[in-house]
Amino acid sequence: MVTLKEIAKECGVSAATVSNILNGKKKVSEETKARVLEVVERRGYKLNYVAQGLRRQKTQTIGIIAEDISQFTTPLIIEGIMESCEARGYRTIVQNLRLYARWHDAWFDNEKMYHSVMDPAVQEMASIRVDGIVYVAGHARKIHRFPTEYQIPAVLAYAYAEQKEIPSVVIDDEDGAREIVEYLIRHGHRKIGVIAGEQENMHTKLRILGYQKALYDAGILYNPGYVVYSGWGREHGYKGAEKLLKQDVTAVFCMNDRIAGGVYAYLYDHHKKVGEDISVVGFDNEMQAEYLLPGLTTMKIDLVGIGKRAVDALMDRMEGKEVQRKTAVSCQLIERKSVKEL
Amino acid sequence: MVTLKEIAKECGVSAATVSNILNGKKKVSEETKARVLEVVERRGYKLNYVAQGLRRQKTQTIGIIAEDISQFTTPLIIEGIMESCEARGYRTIVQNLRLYARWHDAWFDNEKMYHSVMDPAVQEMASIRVDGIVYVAGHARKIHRFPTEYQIPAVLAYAYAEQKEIPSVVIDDEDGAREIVEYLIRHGHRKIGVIAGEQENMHTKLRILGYQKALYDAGILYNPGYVVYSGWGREHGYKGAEKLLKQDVTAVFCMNDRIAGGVYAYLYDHHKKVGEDISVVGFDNEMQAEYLLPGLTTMKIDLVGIGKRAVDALMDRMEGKEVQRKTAVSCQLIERKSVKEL
DNA sequence: TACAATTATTAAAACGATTAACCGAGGAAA
DNA sequence: TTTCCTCGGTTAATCGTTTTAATAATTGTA
Repeated sequence: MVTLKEIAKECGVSAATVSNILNGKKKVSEETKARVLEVVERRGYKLNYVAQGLRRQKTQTIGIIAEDISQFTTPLIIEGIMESCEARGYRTIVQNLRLYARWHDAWFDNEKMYHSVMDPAVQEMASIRVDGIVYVAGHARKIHRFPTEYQIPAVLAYAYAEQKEIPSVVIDDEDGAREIVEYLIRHGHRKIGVIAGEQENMHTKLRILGYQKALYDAGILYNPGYVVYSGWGREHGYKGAEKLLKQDVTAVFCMNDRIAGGVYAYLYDHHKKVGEDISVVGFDNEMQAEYLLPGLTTMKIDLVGIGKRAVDALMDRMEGKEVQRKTAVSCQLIERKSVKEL
Repeated sequence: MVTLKEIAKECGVSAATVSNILNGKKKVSEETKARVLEVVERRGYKLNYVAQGLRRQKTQTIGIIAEDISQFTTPLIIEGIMESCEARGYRTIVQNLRLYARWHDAWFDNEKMYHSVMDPAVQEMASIRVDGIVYVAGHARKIHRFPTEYQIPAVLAYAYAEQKEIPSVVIDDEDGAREIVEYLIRHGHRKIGVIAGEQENMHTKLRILGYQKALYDAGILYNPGYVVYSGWGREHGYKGAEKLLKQDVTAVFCMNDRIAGGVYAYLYDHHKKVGEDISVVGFDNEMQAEYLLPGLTTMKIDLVGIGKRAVDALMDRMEGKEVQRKTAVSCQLIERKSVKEL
């Protein structure tokens, strides 16, 4: 591969001049400039980022650490991050934690395991000398923390931060839940069940809050018996439906689309019709929401937007600006056919 | 950040010695070794990959260029690539083409657009001085090519290569199709319709071949009227079902799960029951296959395996070994409830 | 005319690791 | 004794850029 020095020699100028031309830093006569650029083009010179990074002590690179790249939220968040970085002239590099964490789901809660999973990833980023890190969470953890001892500016995407010093960008769980429950209420439902994630989970807590708010605003009494806490999987939806439908609810608010899928399955097995015998709504607008029959009404979360906002926050942080501790991006209702007008 | 030189000074040895210890290249007395390692640990020294990469003229990095990171096949293939690279001591960096290509779906077929999309991505990789590239395709293109003028060893994952000089790792489309059609035949079906992707598409062609093979082996005559070519989307499944069910087929082989989802929707709208009135199978084992009701019997494709094999091929290529032009990884039948035993 | 200011260019020193070449001491073999 | 090897290091060059300070060359000003 041709180097800057070779270009310089061929043009009969110094390397410094070529560098100056390419970076547009200093005044260079139009004449030399044209000559050099012609040679650069002809020889197909490609800047060596490695050398540049070493000299500049800045790699123009943002590290993305993803808890699990194959979780449905992750690729779109990463896409947002990449798009935003690209626009700002930053490169990105991504690390997938799942490689380390796959075998022990408890890795996060055990101090030792946590470090054995997280440290290599962050060290790798440190060795590459990234300028900042975006940590992209999955949905399993209750709340997130991130090592601060590496001195690298970091932000959390799709995660609630335990530490005050780390900004995080999340979806507006509370407001999204409020909106979709209001939708149910507008359609005449007053006995609204909920199948929720784990009780301690931050998403769960906030969505319950939104649910309560919607009920309160409509003057409906909150009935704890209508709320079943379980988990985020399809199987939780199935079991939850079993419990909930012993009662007289007319609609079920599922905290994600997997849970909703489980509810559909339960109703299918018991020969009841979604959208007629009972109404169901979900959250996330995951792929299957469209495929379920009838189509599932749900809240779409703006994952690309989360990625972009995370980069905004990170850049502010890198420039030493004051950054909001928490940024919430809003959701959007996707109406399909799973809710009956009463 | 502490450098190797500083470590050396603190230990009273030369930088070379520290480097030798860290790389285990030369004999060093146990005593000095222990002393140095202690300091390295205590000061938290982190190797600077940038400097190392410059000096070694090798970055130990594999570039991943993904056509579309948010397509369902991509993250798992990337996961496989990363896992395999990690095991071999390589880092990875990923570029998402969709950033450039989003606005023009025809980018691939127009020479000028093709270069305006592909070249920046490959140049970026060249500037980072990656040691090799894995190109991860989506499912839209008929067949793939990849720029060879950069002299960087490359392999294609999930894509059929137009050029002989680029090895590619694909799923065993033909055999997978054969297997699932045989499954239908084993369940007593003889009038089997097909809803296929675009006719020119390589996946389509091979899956049709597998379909024909299965019929042939069972002594069933191939009926061109049972095959409808359209596209890979849900809407194509819906329309395809409309056409196909005017005929007397008892089962439909959908070339992916989205198409199958469309067929489910059509049947739902017309009050027919999948798995009773008509049998349906899919391909890919995408998320919704599990969520459809009744569960969709389909072929699971080993995406992680494709990623791993791609790295195998790339490494062979990088070492100058002879590499098979095409590697096919096999599929696995996932049986659910969408097929009726006749 | 002399001096200052401006402009265009360059030499050389980084950046932080690796590595080829070298070196001195001690021991073994010839 | 001389020669040769091995051990445990060191020196210095090098990778490809960027950047600082210096140097010419030219123009402007008093």
